[in-house]
Amino acid sequence: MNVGPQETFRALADPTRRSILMLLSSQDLSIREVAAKFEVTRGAIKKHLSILEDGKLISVHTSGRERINHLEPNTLRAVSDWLGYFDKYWDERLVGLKQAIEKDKI
Amino acid sequence: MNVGPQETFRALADPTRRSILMLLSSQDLSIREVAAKFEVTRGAIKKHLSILEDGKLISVHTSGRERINHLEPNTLRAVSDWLGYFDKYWDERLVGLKQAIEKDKI
DNA sequence: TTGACATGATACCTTTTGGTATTATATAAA
DNA sequence: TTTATATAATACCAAAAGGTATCATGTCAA
Repeated sequence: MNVGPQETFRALADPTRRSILMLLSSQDLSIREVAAKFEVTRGAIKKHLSILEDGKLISVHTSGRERINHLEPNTLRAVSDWLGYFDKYWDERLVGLKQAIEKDKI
Repeated sequence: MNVGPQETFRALADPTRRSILMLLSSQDLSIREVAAKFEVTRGAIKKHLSILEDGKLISVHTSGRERINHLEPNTLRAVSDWLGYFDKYWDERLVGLKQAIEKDKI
């Protein structure tokens, strides 16, 4: 059970899991389909997906014999909120630059 | 050596290390001063500080026999940038609305 | 100088993590 | 109904993580 940001931070600590999130950002995928993109076994991928689910970074629904993994991007907001605590300490020159860039994007 | 965001994500995965970052946001502290705030031994805190340094989340300078730990908040920008990749997927209600609008060519 | 103090560096221990291999079960397809 | 497929579940392994205890070294202070 996820009772806070700990499981989310923990889930993000592994590079394979971060790659899986990138993969799932473009489309939902079954365990088999995710595993096909990596060198490790399906069992290892299954464990990674379970950890991502614990961290509420993905959700799962079954479709027949398949288990479809779906990105839950809103959970990353918890991480963003945590980072927000430090916003005020960021280099003000860089903050200014970022704001200028964002202003030009619009 | 830190060659990417991996060491930073790894450093953030531990709750004690995240607490240390919070502590250091208000003031620079020696190892002894940081250790005084936690239940674990100074040795354990020293290891955490080394991992935070590997992740470039803190910097260190020696002052006499003390080792002063200083927050490097700009490194959190790497994490923020990574999160930025998923910005466009946030709040699926808005994504759905956007797609509906585009479909109707409004 | 001498003693206390702050840290560095190890050695060691236990638990967690990331991984494989194997077996079992449920579903799809011929 | 058989057979192949997709996943679940488990046992097991090596390495990493988090922790303690201990000793060495450098620095401050009386």
